[in-house]
Amino acid sequence: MSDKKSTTRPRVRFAPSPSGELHVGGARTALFNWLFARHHGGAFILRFEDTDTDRNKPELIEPIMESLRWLGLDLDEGPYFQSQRTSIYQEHAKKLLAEGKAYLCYCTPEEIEEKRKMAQVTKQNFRYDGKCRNLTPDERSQFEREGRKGALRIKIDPHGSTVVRDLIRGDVVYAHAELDDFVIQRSDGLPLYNFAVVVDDVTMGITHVIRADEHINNTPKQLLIYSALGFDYTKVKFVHVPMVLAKDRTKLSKRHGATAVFEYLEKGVLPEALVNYLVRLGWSHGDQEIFSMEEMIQKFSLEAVHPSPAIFDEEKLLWLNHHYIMHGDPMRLGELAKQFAIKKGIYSEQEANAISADRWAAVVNFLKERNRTLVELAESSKPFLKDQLEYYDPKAIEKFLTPDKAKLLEHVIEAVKENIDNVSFTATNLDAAVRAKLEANGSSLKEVAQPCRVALSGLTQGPGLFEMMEFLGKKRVIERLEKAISMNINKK
RNA sequence: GUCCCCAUCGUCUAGUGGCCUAGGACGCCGGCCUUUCACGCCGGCAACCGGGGUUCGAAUCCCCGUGGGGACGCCA
Repeated sequence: MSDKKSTTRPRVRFAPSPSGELHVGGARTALFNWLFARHHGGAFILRFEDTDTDRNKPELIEPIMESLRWLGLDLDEGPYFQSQRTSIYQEHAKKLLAEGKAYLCYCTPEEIEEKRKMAQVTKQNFRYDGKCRNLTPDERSQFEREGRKGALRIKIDPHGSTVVRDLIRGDVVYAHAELDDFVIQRSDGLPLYNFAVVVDDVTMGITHVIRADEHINNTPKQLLIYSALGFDYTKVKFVHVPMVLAKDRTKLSKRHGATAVFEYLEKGVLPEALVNYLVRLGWSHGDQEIFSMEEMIQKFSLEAVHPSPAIFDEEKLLWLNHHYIMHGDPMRLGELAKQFAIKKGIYSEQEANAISADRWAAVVNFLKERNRTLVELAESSKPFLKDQLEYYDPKAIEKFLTPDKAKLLEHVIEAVKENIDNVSFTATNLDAAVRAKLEANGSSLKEVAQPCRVALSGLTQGPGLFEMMEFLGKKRVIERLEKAISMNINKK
């Protein structure tokens, strides 16, 4: 790698707040950051924005990191925690105060709230009126004597405007008249979001700020902080990616059902499927739908991210998941299916472990056409991996396991017993032998196929009849056919 | 209410002024295959939000509407 390239190596960060699980929208933002970093050989950094001690949930840190790991978004740096960097923010805050670029505001939250409500009543847009901006030393010490702790507000020149140069949206102009002297440090000395972000992005050498569109209105404020701090924000690229919306076109929230990454993990969705789905939300490469991680890294570019928000469509996710179940490594998928089988209580741990890895892999191949998630697959494996059939579809019994089918099932057993030994017990051989036997007795496969299927699996639908037989093995096939016949007799 | 963003099938999208009778994918509906379901294959339904410009020519450029979303905290 040339020196030039190494000096321009981008540094990006994903900066979640640990106040909720990592949801799919956040995951997509993380993915875009990660892809951009990987594509350019840059650094992907994780930073937890946990300055709000009230809302902060430390127990969410690990699950968020686990979600990122599961998705395959590996970190180059971090995680950093803003809660551990308070002194850094305070230093910068002190500097702004000393330089007169910020001032202490002694208004209480209650006073501010009052004014906010007033503004609401008169349908005015609330902005802080700058009451404390020009306090005299006397007034200031008076407040201090009252025991008031000041919050630090940045001075914004009400005239003029700030332009956000966004890679996706172009130039967005904000009139300062729309802004106010907003608080950058709380009266308890903790920094606020806009301030901590800027200090961090500067000190961490972030070159590209890639975040969700909901943050674009914060950007002019942050730009003003860059300037106040004496930093040149034109060196930083800002990229606001479109939001991921729920079906009702509003912001994703708990009431929308599954929105967290881990919920999809638990449904038996593969990480490559979720990543593939997410990357196509707002980004595309011609008509291509299926992307491996390598292809995404190679082909991803921010310029190809389009600006409009996207709705999360679980159906398409499941289609992709099915694709990856169809084409993935059966040994890996088998192991995962086994884990879900245990986790979801479909198999006891002992039961699942008694089945070999090869067998789990085989059942994946056997059932992958008709299962969209690994949990579904684990569930539908039961008739084929367990010794005993636990379930017969009652309607299926009524319809297909009628007494008049007993004779035909006997013929099937005969065919299975007579013509085929354990070695030649293959679908092809079984197919030929069973058909021949039935025809010799003036019957046809069509007449027994469904009864036979119900006898073997308890269900009316599933893999090919002879594939099922091959998979189950001679012993079980005979057992189950005989049992079905005895069920017929009992019915009589 | 104010500010900001967005606008192609139900959904994800291709499209960067003529290649568009608007392409692909999911979903949906038919058909084929077949012992069932599925897979697969074939086919179908389905969109440029509206109005003005610019231009020989607009899905593509501009303006105005309309609609949707987001932001307006000593939250992030």
